[in-house]
Amino acid sequence: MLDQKWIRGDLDDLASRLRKKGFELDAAYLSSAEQERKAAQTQMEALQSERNRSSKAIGQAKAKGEAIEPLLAEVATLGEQLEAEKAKFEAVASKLQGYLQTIPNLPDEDVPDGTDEADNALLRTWGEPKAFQFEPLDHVDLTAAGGAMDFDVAAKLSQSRFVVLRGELAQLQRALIQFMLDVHVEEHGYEEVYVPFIVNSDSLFGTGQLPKFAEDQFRIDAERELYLIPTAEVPVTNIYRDAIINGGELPLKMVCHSPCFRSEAGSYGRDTRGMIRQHQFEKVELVQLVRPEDSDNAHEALTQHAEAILQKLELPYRVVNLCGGDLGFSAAKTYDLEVWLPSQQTYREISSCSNFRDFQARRMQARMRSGNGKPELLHTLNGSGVAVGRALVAILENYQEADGQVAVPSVLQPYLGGKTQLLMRD
RNA sequence: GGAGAGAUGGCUGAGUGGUCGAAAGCGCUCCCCUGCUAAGGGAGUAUACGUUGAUAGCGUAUCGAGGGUUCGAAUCCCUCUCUCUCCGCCA
Repeated sequence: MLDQKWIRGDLDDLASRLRKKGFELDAAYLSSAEQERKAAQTQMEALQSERNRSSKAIGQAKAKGEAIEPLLAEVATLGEQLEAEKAKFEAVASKLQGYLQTIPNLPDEDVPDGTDEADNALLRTWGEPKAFQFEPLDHVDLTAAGGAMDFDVAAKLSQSRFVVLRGELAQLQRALIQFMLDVHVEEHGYEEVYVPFIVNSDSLFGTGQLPKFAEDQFRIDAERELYLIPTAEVPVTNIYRDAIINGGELPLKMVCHSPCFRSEAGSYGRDTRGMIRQHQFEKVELVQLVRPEDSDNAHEALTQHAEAILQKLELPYRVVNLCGGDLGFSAAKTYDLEVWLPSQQTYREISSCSNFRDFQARRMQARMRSGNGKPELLHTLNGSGVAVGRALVAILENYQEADGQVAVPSVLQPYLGGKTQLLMRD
């Protein structure tokens, strides 16, 4: 959520900054609703003040043994008036609040203009796509013969967009998770955390998935408003919802492996083949809570931490600075890491590293106290470090050999009992 | 699943209808005192919103959440959530 002071400031400036993100601010509505709110609140509070004064007088009169009937008569109609004003205020305030909650975060100055991924700015490329002496298969064809990646059985068990992994592929996925966690804990100084995979609506509101993106979530209990997590970002960041952290304890750096559940509403035709876009996938997530002045540096560092994983796996990738139109709702700035997929002859997203500044912190009231000062909102950041399912796909496709075997990246070999090759077919 | 207890400020913990935003202690901040030992004394110490030039004043709200009774609710009533204890069950 944006600072409410913004809506009392220069609305034109605010509107033009939001336009970069493809959001059309209804400035006229905002300013009239804000005026209404102010008037209603002032009137309501004046009546409350009057009531408090009268009640106090009645109390004092009673204590002295004086008659209170005349005083009671004075306030006879006050209750009704107050109730009416209160109702008016609450109606106006909740309407205004509802609108404010749908306004996205402001993009940073250095976010490129643009409407979609074609306008993202390339920052750097790492590694060279491998030149194959044969026609490389995609991960589906590569694993088809051995049956280690089974979409049909998964559809029988559940529905489409799920997968069953067997044998060495299941082990490879587990190895990847273990490897990523170890690197972030041991080399990058993150604290490993384990969290609930089912969260309440307050948590989803805190990180910005609700109320606007309810259709993307798997709600598993309507009555209690419980949801499967779309990413570990939600439970991990919300650990500090409604908390005031001692400034000396920042930065907080946490890493968490979790399954992620996404309904993928509105993406029916996209990436229907293979493991690229699933309803359930594994991810290792990096989350940082930092002092506001540190968030720019933290964003660069966190991105480097995600990049380190791809570098150690020796997977070619590039880094792009998302343009305004491609930025997520809560993000002020996002770097995507895109890994090379030989079968598609293109780079595909494998990690998204974002600085949310105080946007999420305001929604969840995550604050810090430095010295004797007042509590102030901290900054939150997160990034995939990295998406496990897509990393698995990238390894299969980039490490495949002419005979249908897949070489094991050397950093993963210790996690696979020293194995150097995976046999994809018998 | 059964029975019971509870939820108050950074923490501990009083407060059962009226000058209560809330005693006291701890912690923290500032000041003072004291050359003799982790001492003593004083002052201050919640958050949000509104008003304002103002982190000054003033107003409003907040004692788990929501609703109700009342001129007036931390205190009474209802619903919900969570925590704890005992029993049962169970990875």
